[in-house]
This record gives sequence, structure tokens and C-alpha cells, in this order.
Amino acid sequence: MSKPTFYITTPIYYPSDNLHIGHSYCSTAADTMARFKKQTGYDVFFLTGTDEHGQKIERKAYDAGVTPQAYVDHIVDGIKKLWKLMDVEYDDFIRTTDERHVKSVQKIFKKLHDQGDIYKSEYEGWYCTPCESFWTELQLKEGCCPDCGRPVEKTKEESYFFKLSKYQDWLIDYIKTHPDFIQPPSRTAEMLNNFLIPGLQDLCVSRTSLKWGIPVDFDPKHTVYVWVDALTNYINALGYGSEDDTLYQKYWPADIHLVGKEIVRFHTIIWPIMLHALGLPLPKQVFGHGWLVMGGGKMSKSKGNVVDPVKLCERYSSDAVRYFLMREMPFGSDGEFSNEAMINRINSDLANDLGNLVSRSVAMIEKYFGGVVPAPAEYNDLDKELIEQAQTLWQKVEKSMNDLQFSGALTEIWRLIGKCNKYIDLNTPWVLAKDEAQKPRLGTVMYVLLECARIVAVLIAPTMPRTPERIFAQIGVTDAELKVWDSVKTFGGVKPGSIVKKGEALFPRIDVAKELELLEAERQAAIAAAAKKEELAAPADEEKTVFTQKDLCQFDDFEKIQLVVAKVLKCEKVPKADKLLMSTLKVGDTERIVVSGIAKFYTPEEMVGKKVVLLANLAPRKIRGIESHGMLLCAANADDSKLSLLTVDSDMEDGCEIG
RNA sequence: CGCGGGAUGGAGCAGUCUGGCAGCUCGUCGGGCUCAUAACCCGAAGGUCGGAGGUUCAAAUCCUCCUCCCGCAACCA
Repeated sequence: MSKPTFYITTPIYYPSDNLHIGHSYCSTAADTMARFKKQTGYDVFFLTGTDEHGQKIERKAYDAGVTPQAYVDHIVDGIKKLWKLMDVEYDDFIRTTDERHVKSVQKIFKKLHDQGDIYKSEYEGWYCTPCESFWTELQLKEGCCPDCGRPVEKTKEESYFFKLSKYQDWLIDYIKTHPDFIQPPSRTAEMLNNFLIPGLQDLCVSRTSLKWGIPVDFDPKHTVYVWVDALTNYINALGYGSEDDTLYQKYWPADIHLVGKEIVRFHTIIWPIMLHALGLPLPKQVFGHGWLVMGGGKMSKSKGNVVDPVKLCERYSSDAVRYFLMREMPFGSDGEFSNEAMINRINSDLANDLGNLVSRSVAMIEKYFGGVVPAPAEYNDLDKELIEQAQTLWQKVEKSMNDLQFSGALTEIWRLIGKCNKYIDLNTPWVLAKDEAQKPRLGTVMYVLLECARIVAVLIAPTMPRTPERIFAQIGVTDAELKVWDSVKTFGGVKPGSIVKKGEALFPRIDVAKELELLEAERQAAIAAAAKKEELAAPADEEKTVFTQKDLCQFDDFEKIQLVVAKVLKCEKVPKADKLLMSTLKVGDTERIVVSGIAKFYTPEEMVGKKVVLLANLAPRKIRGIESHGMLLCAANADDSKLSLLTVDSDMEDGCEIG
């Protein structure tokens, strides 16, 4: 007797900054799906939340002069307001700083440890100072930090590791035998070829350098690193492992984890293995959706192309924004976001097609029938064709929605709307109205239109939660049973005799030119603001760039280092490497090849002739197959966004020693 | 030859699996209508389906090669 359950999640967002339209996109999709499932009779649980730990937030909070907790509290506040504004109605919002989550993470960590899937590394490891990250020998890429690529130091710092490698074959098998697990299917090949088949490495799951996180309770100097912390939110929110796990029992495994394509990897490799190790069932599906791109590029603050969903919703209504997001691009592939595209969508689909259809239908009933819905007389072929389309529409919508093809579902609905507008023209009610004898025919036409409007209102509800009621109010539908899913399977729900009432335009037409101008002005202002902020932040950052002096070094040690002036004779890009330049250097009477990761900052042409500083006696190393003999000294800021080669102040011959 | 995805009228996309008159939305132009939010309806113009070759009665679709774009990965002594 109980309804089937449906558990859907969004990723837990990282609250280091306010969310942008890309996050809204994902949450709107999840919400639309959740609403659709509720509408079609499922017992739905919709989870979203925030992933609040980690270095970046610690730093942001420090910069803002507040505690990390206070910092995330503030951002989370804004996120919850955004979801409210966008009618994203989640059943639970989990924060990784929640007590329930922290406790459960500790338990899970311990369990995995006790059963031997998490082990403490007994070997010396490698530490990347800028990243404050600890890596195993295996994780290193060419002997460098796999995150930032900078040199690492040998340290004895211990760390816990999760045995991913142990379950690799099982996972490959699982993915191959469950073709629906990773969606869209193209992602499956990506995961298998890039990560699984080459082989997994054990995963570092604790850090001793990280303070803002969940402590490993049985070894408190360790902090749980992101994986176990973030991914387990999906079961922790349901009370897994707690005294009351009824929700877990009821809803797990999840039906869909909706994630951005950039994190498909974590959800289809690390998370399944973690669950499997815990002896738990896997989510039925991980769906990687595409990104909203703007002007061809990813959104970024400095480009000034970050779109603020709050502004859009305030200006155009959340239903309009939701409609645009769900309609504009097929779910799963990337889509272009532009103000123009959005406004055009709103104008043509919502104002012209839907809004105007309701408006003209209601206006005619008021005009010709005093606002009282007429009873239909006999249906002719024209009517029957439209009716047939209207009462079978739900089947197409249902199919598309179940495949997460929101765009397809909406396209089908709008096909009916288009047909209705045409139906009006074919029947020319204004002509019928002039002939009293045609009154029954006129009534039939009006009735059919109104009923179609009702069906449309019901079907768009998951995507546009507010609009249906506004339509119902105008077309005089008050009975609750005429607003539910089953009511669209038979034509004829609207009751003759009910009263229609023309209201405000559902979606007022937008003046495109004017609006674009306004938005552009705002965008420019945003860029200026971002630039200004950066300017202000830059000096402050420098002050705060933590300069930690390393252990003292004796003169003897320094003597080991041989720095010389070198002249760049030739320079070319290393093929198939974005960042590498290969330079031929003249050092006195010798020549040598050095490979450097500076291609983003210098072109080969401008390198030629430069007098640079070379660390000459560095042990040679192969980089991308080329043996590099030494290292060009550079100054670089923390995030590598700025870099400058060291040169000598006045012209010195190559080969001169520096010291 | 690291792994994927993509290239289709001016714009954005579908169609490709399973070959059969090249389709949708927006825009442009012309017409119709007057119920409606200058909205709606009809019609037209506009594409050698990224390039070259091949298979076939027939190719956007299948095969081979090539070019360009986008992710991921790699790369940072």
C-alpha cells in the first residue's frame, strides 16, 4: 500500500562564496525531478546541503576576519535564501558541520579503519608546502605534488589511506554490468579508460595539517580529508548508523545523485568503493549534467560573467528562470547562457505562447459568456484532434521526465500550446460570436481551450511551481482533484459554470533592447567591482601570505647550489604539453637543454636572448620525455596566476656565477 | 597516435544507433486576423549537414583519412 520511494540528491555545494546560476541549474533540475516524482505518486526525499570544511574556507574566513564557522554560517544563510527564492524545496539540508554528520563520519572512518580498509601509512611521505598536502610516493606525479605540481619535500608525516586499489576490479565489473549506473553513458567510457583501467591508487583520507575539518576521533592529530567527509553526506543525512535510521532504511539506496560533470569521477569511483567497503548498496544512478557556459568560457568572477541567480529571479520571477534553465538545453550537455537567450525564451514561450493563450481564452469567455465557462456541445474533427493530443500529452511528458529530459518534456507541452493558438485561428471565435446560432459551437471552442490550459498548468507544475495556481485562478479551476497528475489523463475536467477571471499577465513581455542594455550595465559594474575588490585584496593578501622561514641552512649547504647566468639561445614549445617550454641555454662555453613550466607566461620568441638565472647543478630529470638539465628561477605567487623569470639587473655574460 | 564530446540555413539545437524528399525554436521578409501581453495564424527566403575519399540504387547518417573547437587527463627541476 505504501508508495514507492524516490531519493534524489544534489551535490553538497562548497560555501566559499555565494552560489551562481550554475548551482541554481543543478538544484532546479533536482527540484523539478523531485516535484515530478511527488506529483506522479512517489514518496520523495530530496537532499541538498553544503560541504563546509577545508583549507579554502579556512583561508577565506581568515581573510574576512571571522571564524570558519561564522563564515560558512553566513554563506549558508544566503544559499538557503536562494533556494527559497527559487522554490527549491528540499526535504533536508545537510551541512558537514552538523553534529549528526560529524559523528557519523567519525564512525564510518573508524569502521573502515577497523576492518582494514583504511590504514595508516608507515612510510615516509612527501609534503607540498604551498598546498599543505601530504602525498604518498605513488601519488606523486613525476616526483611532484599531484595537485599543484610543485616540488615536494620528504617528510615523515603520517596519514591514513583508503584501499581503493583493493576494490578496483570489483568496480570495473560493476560498472560494466550496470550500464545505467553512470549517466549520460559517454561518461562511463571516460571513467573506465582514464581512471579504472590504468589502475587506482590508494587514497589519502586524512591530513594532519588541516585544522578546519572533522577530527579522527581515535587519532586526534588527524583530520578527515574531504572524501569520507563530503561523500558520506548522502547517507548521513538519512541517519545511517545512528540510533534512528528509519529514513536510511526507507530511502537508501538513492535513485539519483545529480552531479556536475566535474565530480562524476568522485561519485562513480570513490563513493561506490566506499559504500561497497561498508557493505552498503550503491546508488542506482549518478547523473553528470553539463555546464552553463557564457560566451564560450566557464564562469569566473574576474571575467565578470558570473550570473547571479538572485537578480534574475527578482527581475523575471523564479518560474521564468526555472523554465529557461530546464528548457534551453538538453540535460547532460553543456549549454550556452546569455541574457539575450533567456529574455527571448521568456518572451516567446512564456509571454507570447503560454501567457497570451490563457489571456485571450479567458478574455473571450468574459466577453462572450459573461465569464461563465460554457458547456461543450458536440466535438467536431478539429476538436477531436486537439483533445486527443491534450489527453495523451502526459505520456510523452512522463517518459521524458523519467529520462531527465526536461527540455524534451517542455517541448512537448509547448507543442500543445502552439496547437491551441492555431486552433483559435482556425475556429475564429470572434466570427462565431457574431452569429447567435453559433453560440454552442463557440462554447465548445472555449471549453476545449480552457481544458487544454488546465492540462498545461498541471504538467508544467514541476518546472514552474507557481504558475499553475495563477492559471487556475484565471480559468476558474478550484477543485483540488483537477490540479493533480491523474486529472490530465482524461479530457473534460474543467467544470462548465465555473467563473473565469482575467488577471494580470502571467509573464509580461520584456523590452529586449532596454533590458539587455540594463543587464550589460550591471555586468560592467560587477566587473569593476570585482577588479576593485581584487585591487584592495591584493596588498592585504600579500601581508597575509604566510611567510614561514624554513630551517636554517648553513653556508656549506648553500655552497652546494650553483646558480649561474645563462643566455637563451633557442626556445620552443614542448609538443602536447600546455605549460612547457624547452629552452637551449648557453652557459659560458657549454650548452644545455632546460624544460620549464612557463608557457602560459612567455612565448618561445620572447624567451630567445634573455639572460636568465639557472640552477645549474640540479640533478637532471625527464619531463615529458625530455631530459631537463637545471631549472630557471622564477618568482610566482601562491596560485600561480603570476610568474616572472629572474634576470640580472645589468648585462652580465652568461656563465657568471651567482652567489 | 592519452580518453571523451562536438562541427547541420544569420543564432541556438534535433536528426546519426536502425541510410530513404534536411527538421525545430528564434531572427529576417511578405501576407492574414483583431479574441489576446504590438501578442496569434499562414507563407517565403536562407544550408554543397566542417573537409577529402570510399561503400550503396540512395549517405547528415556507414567506413577511412584530415582540419578546427570544447572538456578530462597529462604537463609545472
